[in-house]
Amino acid sequence: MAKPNYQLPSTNRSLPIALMRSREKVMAPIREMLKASGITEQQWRVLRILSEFGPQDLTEVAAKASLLMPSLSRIIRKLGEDELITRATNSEDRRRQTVVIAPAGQQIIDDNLAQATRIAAEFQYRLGADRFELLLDLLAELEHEV
Amino acid sequence: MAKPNYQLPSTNRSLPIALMRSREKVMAPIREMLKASGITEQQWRVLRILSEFGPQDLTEVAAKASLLMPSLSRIIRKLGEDELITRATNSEDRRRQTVVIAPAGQQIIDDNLAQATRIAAEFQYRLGADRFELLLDLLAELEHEV
DNA sequence: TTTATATTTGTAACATGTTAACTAAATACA
DNA sequence: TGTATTTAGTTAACATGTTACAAATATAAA
Repeated sequence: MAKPNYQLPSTNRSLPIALMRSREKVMAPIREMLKASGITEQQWRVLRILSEFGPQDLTEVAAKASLLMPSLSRIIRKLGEDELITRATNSEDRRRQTVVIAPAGQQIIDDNLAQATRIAAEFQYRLGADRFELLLDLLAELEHEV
Repeated sequence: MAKPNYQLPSTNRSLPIALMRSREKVMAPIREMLKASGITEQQWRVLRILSEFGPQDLTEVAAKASLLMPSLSRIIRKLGEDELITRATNSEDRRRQTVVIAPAGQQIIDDNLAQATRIAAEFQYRLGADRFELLLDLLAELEHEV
């Protein structure tokens, strides 16, 4: 085996791995909570967006949820089968599918809202409000185009 | 549809979504680079760890790469088929599989090292060294057990 | 030594991430 | 009008994420 002669940051100090680990840590309790409702993290994200922003097209949901269209397409199909959402073809532009959260979907949001808020607050508390905002700002900076 | 009455942070200011978006932004150029070598982001991560830390068991690789064993199992099988690694049953504990990077795997590391380093440095430069370290520290804090 | 338990790894099943190709509908434009 | 381009969404194919379970081996206990 060739002798390693690295200049890359060690995986212990690698930004992408740190981002992945943190996300896992933050989402694990959410996933645990959602087990009882029988939905996944991504399905929860889609329902939250529909609940927060109201009926909208798939493309808008995809942008807000940071999901690619093929993923969203499958998720929407599943949510429709489970009757957590309803969908209808936009009458003005028949390419568009307008998605609406259904009562059963809103119920899942309502059931989990308090605990989800507690979980989110826990991480905010852990860093402190200022450092938490700072973290969000730094992450936002990473997303800027060069 | 029920009227939303949210206390959860808007998805625009949600930590898990920010983490996901940042990771995507950081990894996109790496994935683009790796296309030429025909390997994925995760396969690259495994090869890097084998190159940096030398031969080791699957469990150690999984921990360092933040991969679950079922994922790693498939990745190792694929890397073996492509002859980028070799594996052998540990003679002292025959449950363990010791994995070693093969010359073709090390070649991929060598081929991409310079550009991967440039890409990593680009994000560090964008934030500035101090804020970059601060970001890594904040992320590390998130990972702490409560 | 035999049994019970823990550890390491693998497999199965389902959901999502990613890229490419495709269909249908709307729009631009010659 | 007719054609080309763009846009919205779907489908396909492959890789990974996640949970549950099974198999093989090692270790501890009886």
